[in-house]
Amino acid sequence: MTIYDIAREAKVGIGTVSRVLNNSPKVTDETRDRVVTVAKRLNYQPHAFAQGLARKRSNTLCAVIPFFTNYFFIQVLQGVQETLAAVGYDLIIHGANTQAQLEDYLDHSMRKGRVDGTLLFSLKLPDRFAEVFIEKKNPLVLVDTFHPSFDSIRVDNTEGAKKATEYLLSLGYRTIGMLNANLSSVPAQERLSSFKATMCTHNVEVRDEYIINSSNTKNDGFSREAGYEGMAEFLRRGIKLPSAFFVSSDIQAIGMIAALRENNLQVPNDIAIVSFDDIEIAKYFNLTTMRQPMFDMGELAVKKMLERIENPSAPISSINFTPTLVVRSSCGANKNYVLNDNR
Amino acid sequence: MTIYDIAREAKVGIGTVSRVLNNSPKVTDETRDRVVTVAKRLNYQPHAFAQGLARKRSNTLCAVIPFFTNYFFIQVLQGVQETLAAVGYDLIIHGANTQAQLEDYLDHSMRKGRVDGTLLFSLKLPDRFAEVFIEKKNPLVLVDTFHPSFDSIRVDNTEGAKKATEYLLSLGYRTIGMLNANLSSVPAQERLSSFKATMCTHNVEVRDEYIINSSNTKNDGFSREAGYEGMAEFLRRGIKLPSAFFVSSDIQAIGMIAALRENNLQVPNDIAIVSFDDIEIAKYFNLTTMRQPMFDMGELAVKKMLERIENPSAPISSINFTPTLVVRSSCGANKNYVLNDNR
DNA sequence: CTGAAAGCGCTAACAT
DNA sequence: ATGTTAGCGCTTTCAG
Repeated sequence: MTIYDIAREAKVGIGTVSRVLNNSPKVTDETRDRVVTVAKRLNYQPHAFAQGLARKRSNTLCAVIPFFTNYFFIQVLQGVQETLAAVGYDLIIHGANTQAQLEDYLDHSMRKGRVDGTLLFSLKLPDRFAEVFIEKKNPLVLVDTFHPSFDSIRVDNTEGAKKATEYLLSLGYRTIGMLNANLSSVPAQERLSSFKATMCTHNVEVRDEYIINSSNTKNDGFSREAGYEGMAEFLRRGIKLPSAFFVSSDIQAIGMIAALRENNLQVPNDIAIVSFDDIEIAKYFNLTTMRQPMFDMGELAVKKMLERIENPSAPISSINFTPTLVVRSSCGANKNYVLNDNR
Repeated sequence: MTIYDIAREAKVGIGTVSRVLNNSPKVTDETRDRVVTVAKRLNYQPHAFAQGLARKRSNTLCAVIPFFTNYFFIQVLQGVQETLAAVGYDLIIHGANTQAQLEDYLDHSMRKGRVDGTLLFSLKLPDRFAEVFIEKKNPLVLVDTFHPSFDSIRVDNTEGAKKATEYLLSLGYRTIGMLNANLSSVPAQERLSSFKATMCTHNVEVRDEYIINSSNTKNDGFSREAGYEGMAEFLRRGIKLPSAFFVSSDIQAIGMIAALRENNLQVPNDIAIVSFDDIEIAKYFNLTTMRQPMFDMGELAVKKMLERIENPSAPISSINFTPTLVVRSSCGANKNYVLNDNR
């Protein structure tokens, strides 16, 4: 079934059919009706590629993400998907767990015309590709990563770590440690600096032996394994435990809790924890954490992209989300908070 | 940059360029080199839609899933994604949380030519669409759902529930309950019947008051909330607790554990649990569970689809996966199993 | 307001 | 082995 078929049946030209299908105003109601009726009867579906070729537009976006290795992305993707569905765009997903896979994808799969724009999540954009995107005028929006030449959506790690630390301080904790992800990751760096700075501002000593920088590199240290190993190793060293820990992600906190449990240590009785992200399962563990508005980030990323497509020469924007504190019971308060927390 | 540009530069016809780009054997090495060089210099990328239009093939598949509401799908999708990436296919993802959304998608978004095939997950295929797929010869593979006219990949719920029940029985438990999802869902029905049948086979009484069929309809009852509410309601009734429960999904077990904990009941000390799925977080809760080979299911679904595309007239196949028992500590054994279980 | 015709970029059949 | 040409199905001038 093509527009030729419906043109023949409706006794009009293909141009008219196309106009009707695209809601052009310059068609008589009478002709329009005739065409619409036939189209419906023939159960006509436009051919996406033919449209794309003629329109020079695909109505689809591509999301390149460290695929499913982290619950964080799943929730951001949810925001992306729903926003896109609402405007009738399709979503192509490409997994790239490492920088190498990213480059591989960028090298091979970036066929022209396939997508109207791409969303890059949490992966560093290599400079040589930045140039390609610019040169080919291929819209790119970065989420949880940054490059001066493109729009980006980020989380304010500094402010988030500050709030988390101050919350711990406000509860009276004074010996506070930090279980961090790999220092090679920018968010890990920012969260650590801010933690130290905040402690300093409040005249509380930061003790180096209480700073655990993960050596497990899975997911840049943002993994359950990294949290588990970090804490297990710490306990093995036999140092006296601080009274609280700021942990760089929920998933690490979950691993850390497992390590603590094996040593018969309880949260929050023996040690308080405030972590980062508020992934969906954080509530199952009653984690007090800094919530990142993941769904909203996905939604905003799409909106930014749509704007960028509309107006390629608009000034580049970089917007920051500030995490908010979600209090559950891992710091010793609101033990039953989770009960009503089914969002 | 089109093949015309590179044809001109290489002083050949566009046909030759196309041949080179498609690795046709009938081109002199000399000419081939010339074309390849120019293509590389011009950083040529084929236009996906033009190719698709001419080839009548998109090299992309669409996955329609109850989007991200269940960790189960995420893991299946991972298998889908990686398998597809390996063969150079693109993956379009469509979320359809309800049957209504499914129909909506099928009605509006199924533009012709867009995808070479679609993978439908866990959603019932309405008959009127079955006809459309058949009539349009649109390849369709069903995962975790069934229709006689299409290839499908399923899980053997009967065998899985049997194994789970027998495991409980082998441990010596005799008063065993089942916390089930909504009975409207087929997997829930199958798991319950098999549970009852197995109990019967072993001459152990099935007591109706120990069968909890979730009334919470989120995700057909396969949700944390359903598990939580089911158990909370059960405890409220003050019936003496059975010694063990077979739970129809991990996620429900997690909710159930939360409800138990609020009543100072421990797993496995006060009650043993064996559940179903082995989603990634199951290990965080030390759940003994029936593992569904989710990644493998995704992978197989893709392979089936690729075969179907190659050979549209092959006989329809329906293959079943049998879940395997993963022992952790929720039934009282192997308390530390999780330590080495970082898969 | 509508029909005819020229592309969009590529593949594949047809000549040579 | 290579060039030429006819589509693929749709949008969009350009005439009328």
